[in-house]
Amino acid sequence: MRYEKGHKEATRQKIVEVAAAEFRRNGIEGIGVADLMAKAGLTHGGFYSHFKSKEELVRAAMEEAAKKSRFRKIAEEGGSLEEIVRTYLRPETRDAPERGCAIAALVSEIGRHSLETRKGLTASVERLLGIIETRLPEGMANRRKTAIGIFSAMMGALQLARTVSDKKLSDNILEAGIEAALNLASK
Amino acid sequence: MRYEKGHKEATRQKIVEVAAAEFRRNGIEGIGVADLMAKAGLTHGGFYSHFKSKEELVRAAMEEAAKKSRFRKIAEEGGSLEEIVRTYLRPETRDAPERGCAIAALVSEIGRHSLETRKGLTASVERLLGIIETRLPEGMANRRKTAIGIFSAMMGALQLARTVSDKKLSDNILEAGIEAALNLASK
DNA sequence: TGTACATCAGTGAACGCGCGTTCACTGATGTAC
DNA sequence: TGTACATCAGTGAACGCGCGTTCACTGATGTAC
Repeated sequence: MRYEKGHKEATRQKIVEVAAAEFRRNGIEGIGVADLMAKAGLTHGGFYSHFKSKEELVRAAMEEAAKKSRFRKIAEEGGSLEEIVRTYLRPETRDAPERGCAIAALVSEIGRHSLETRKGLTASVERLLGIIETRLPEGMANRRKTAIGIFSAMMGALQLARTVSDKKLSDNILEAGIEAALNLASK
Repeated sequence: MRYEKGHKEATRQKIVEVAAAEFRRNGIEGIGVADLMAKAGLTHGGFYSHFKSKEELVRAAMEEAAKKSRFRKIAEEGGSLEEIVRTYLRPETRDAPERGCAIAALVSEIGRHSLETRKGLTASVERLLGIIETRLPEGMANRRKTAIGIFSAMMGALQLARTVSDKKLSDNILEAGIEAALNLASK
């Protein structure tokens, strides 16, 4: 074989990583297969020996983003809910969607995709809810419900902060999102 | 003139109304100018005598959605915050995005549009924040900040409920969103 | 009152373009003999 | 050890299609004379 063992797998991984970033930055419809391949250092023709469709890449990219998410990383390192919330709603996260939460970036668009793709996103949501839930006070009445409220506020605030045209309002939204999330957690 | 006075204005209005619904249902990229015109009972060629671009229609449709929003209607009728929140997060609202909040439906996509279009969305956000703010207890320390947190939670929950593939989880998200919003309001 | 012309909202063919996808091909290297 | 062939990741031209936009045209009716 003219490529070392594992070469194809490494190429596929590279494509998935590029896609995970580009989809979050530009939206799924906002970046084409040819551009994705070019950013991975390839030409577009080979794409279909790795994936049976762009949609399949979307699912792989969602998984990749979930696996590499800072959310998950902080959780694995035993970080507190406050750390998670503050990282999620930092200006740096707002300004670099390609490295931020894939759910926040793609939830609307994926709402119009196939059931299978929506299942992928749902799995990510469940995972995040679990992480939040375990960080809530043990005595709390309905931790799952609270976790959902917290994540909704975080995600909503991140999206609003990204789109609003007024810088000051955007900063205020980040702060308000942090406060709301922590508020709900300590109810 | 072969059309009665005001005919062109009425046609334009019809196009804007169709667009306001279709953009919310399918996303802006998800519905083309020709399909929009067909749904308004016209052919696509006349589009550019009403709007200078699809982008201009996007702005008009955002305004239209804001003007006709149930949110605003409830507010004008003196409805309480609880009424607003419960209407916003009803299953019927989740299942009919074409009549629901345009901000929730389009915030991500508009984040990648021109500054002018983002300004239009920002104006809608400011309006909704004002409505929420005036319904918060007078003694509350930072009403605007609280209003932002409430709206973030509402919007985030609506989007999640729309995309998640599990019906039960979706219903739970709506409930959790309501609870979180009301919780923040009474802090 | 009747006729020629002006108006202009709407029509539909056509434009260039980018998209997702297909496919015959390339060429470097491993394997068979 | 040397040569012919098989393998297969990646290439790039080509496909049909739908998009936003342009434009010459239509045809119903108002206006001028």
